[in-house]
Amino acid sequence: MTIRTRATRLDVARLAGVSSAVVSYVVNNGPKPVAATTRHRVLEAIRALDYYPDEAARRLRGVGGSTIGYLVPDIRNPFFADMTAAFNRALRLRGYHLLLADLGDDDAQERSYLELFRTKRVDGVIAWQTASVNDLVDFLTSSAIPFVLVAARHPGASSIMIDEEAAANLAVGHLKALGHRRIAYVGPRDVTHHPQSRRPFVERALRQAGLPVNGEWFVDMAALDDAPTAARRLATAPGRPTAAIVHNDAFAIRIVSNLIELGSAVPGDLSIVGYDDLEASRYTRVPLTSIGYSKSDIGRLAIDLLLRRGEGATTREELTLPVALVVRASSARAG
Amino acid sequence: MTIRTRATRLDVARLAGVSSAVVSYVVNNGPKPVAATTRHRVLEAIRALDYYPDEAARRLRGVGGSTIGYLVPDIRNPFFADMTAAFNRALRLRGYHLLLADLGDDDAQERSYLELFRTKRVDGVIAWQTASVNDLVDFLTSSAIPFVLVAARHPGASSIMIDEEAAANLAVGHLKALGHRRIAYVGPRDVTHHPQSRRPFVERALRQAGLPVNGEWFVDMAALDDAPTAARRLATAPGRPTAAIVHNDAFAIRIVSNLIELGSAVPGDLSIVGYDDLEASRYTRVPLTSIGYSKSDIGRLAIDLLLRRGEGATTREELTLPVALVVRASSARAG
DNA sequence: CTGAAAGCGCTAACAG
DNA sequence: CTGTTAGCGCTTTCAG
Repeated sequence: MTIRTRATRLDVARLAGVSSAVVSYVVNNGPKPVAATTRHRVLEAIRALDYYPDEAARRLRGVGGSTIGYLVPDIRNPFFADMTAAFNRALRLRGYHLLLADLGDDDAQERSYLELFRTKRVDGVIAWQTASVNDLVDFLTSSAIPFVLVAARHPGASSIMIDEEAAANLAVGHLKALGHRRIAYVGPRDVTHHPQSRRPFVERALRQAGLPVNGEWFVDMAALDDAPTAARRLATAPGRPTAAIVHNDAFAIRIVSNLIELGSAVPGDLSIVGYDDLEASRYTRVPLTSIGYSKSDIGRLAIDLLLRRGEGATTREELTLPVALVVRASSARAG
Repeated sequence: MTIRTRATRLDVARLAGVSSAVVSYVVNNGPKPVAATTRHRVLEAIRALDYYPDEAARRLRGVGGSTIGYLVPDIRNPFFADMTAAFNRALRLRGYHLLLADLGDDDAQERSYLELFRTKRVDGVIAWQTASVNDLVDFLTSSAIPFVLVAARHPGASSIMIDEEAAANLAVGHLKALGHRRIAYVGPRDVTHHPQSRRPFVERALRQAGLPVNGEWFVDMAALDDAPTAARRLATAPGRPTAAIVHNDAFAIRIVSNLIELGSAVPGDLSIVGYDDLEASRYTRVPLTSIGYSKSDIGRLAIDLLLRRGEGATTREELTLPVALVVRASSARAG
């Protein structure tokens, strides 16, 4: 446990009695072969001096690094936390690491994070849908940084997202099978400002199922703090919907909590279906029925997509992931 | 949105009709002054070429970087997610960024992450209590990387943690005031393997309060998955404790959920007090009474501690943060 | 106030 | 198989 001053590749070369190039060949397994005995001596010297290469110098020489910029709306949101872990795991397996860019729900930071990615010369970027996808796509494209968009589509980007159509059909189908006819939606209403809105999919699914589509049953909720208002709207909606599909579980947890405070029973008065099948959704007041999908698959596939782009693949790819319904206590027979 | 090849500081110099040194002076505001008109020309050129400095080259020259390694046991745990956000915010304000090292509950990864920090030449490390603190402290010390330990103490490290003694007294005092006399503890029992165990503090607090200390009321729980067993033990403990102090809210949420499934009422049969005052603890089946403290203060203070060390301060510092009790539905009058 | 030039640690020709 | 060497882009003396 002594503090020594860092050894450089030259120190190793001297100790091993070889040139600095050979050390390089050994460390990188190439590009030239090294005699077994020499290699051994070098390895010894490395151990003896506790030598490790300097990434900065390497990068300067043009060798690709190993870090991926990760732009996430809010890591405190359990959904993003889960997904971050999945991405991290997938990346690690391939020798990469995450530089964390947590917006903390403050979209204004986005630009400065992108600039950070650029100066740091990250090898790629994974980005969630944020306020200004267009700026993001432009910036990364013009900076020639490979990237993939998660849970969003954009004509200029590779992306990955769940099968929204199937998800909406699943949710609607489940509720219909339970005898519900008046089904509400709680989530971002305005599709232009919230491209991630699930409203269009839910609407279409309702139509296809032959169920009524009522504008007053589309309750706007764009942030967690909207929950009290949204819950009130939902509970007092004209025509009394008996079920609601909520944009995600994080929202749903808050909605349920607020409904109960307002005296509405879940699922007694209102059945609820969320999205994302959060770990946390099992331990809430009323465990949530939810649209689930494999988070680790998203992680794995997104990374592959990204690294493929990093290797110079120019084709844009759009991946769609299958979903499944996880039934728990928040949805029950109508009536 | 065109893909141009990166401009170097020399391109800027040429376009501005100055030497590369001057560009450097402008970009870094020093170390030499630059005439206003020259500076203006340089700035123009930078804009025109969309120039940005290369961090790798800079680091190679010995200029400090701006990234901090962050070793966290499991980012999916809402507590760590909250704290990560707090650290990130505090760091950003000071121009630093987090390189995420999420163990994902797999301690075996620790060493390789530490090595990563070293090759990447991070400017500091923030580390939570993990399996092998000693190795961690040795490694970072001998690599001359400044670091601070969070929620742990070690003779060779600067550290920050909450006032465990006050916390235990608060929890015990609250329950005692509600008329509870038989108080259990759920958490890691074995202090050697789990240095973060709160058991000793709870034990001492019970003694000081003149309440009984019963070995059978100390229920072992070291991971989330232990919850079912721990809940059963707690519900069937001899002498029927009427309240329990649980190691943290994440555990407490699971314990409450399991107790209810077992037919025990919370707080009817058992009052529960947790630690950490998670956001999530407000929306669980029974909102939790919990020991709270300022997560942003921890973030801020830890960073200051770290940067002070980075500046060559050699004094080890141990910070202790105040706590407060947040009373919610999970604790009620005994009886 | 501005410029020339050395060199950070490393890789990869190129030449033995 | 091994060695020599030219830079990667930047900061910073040292001279003007």
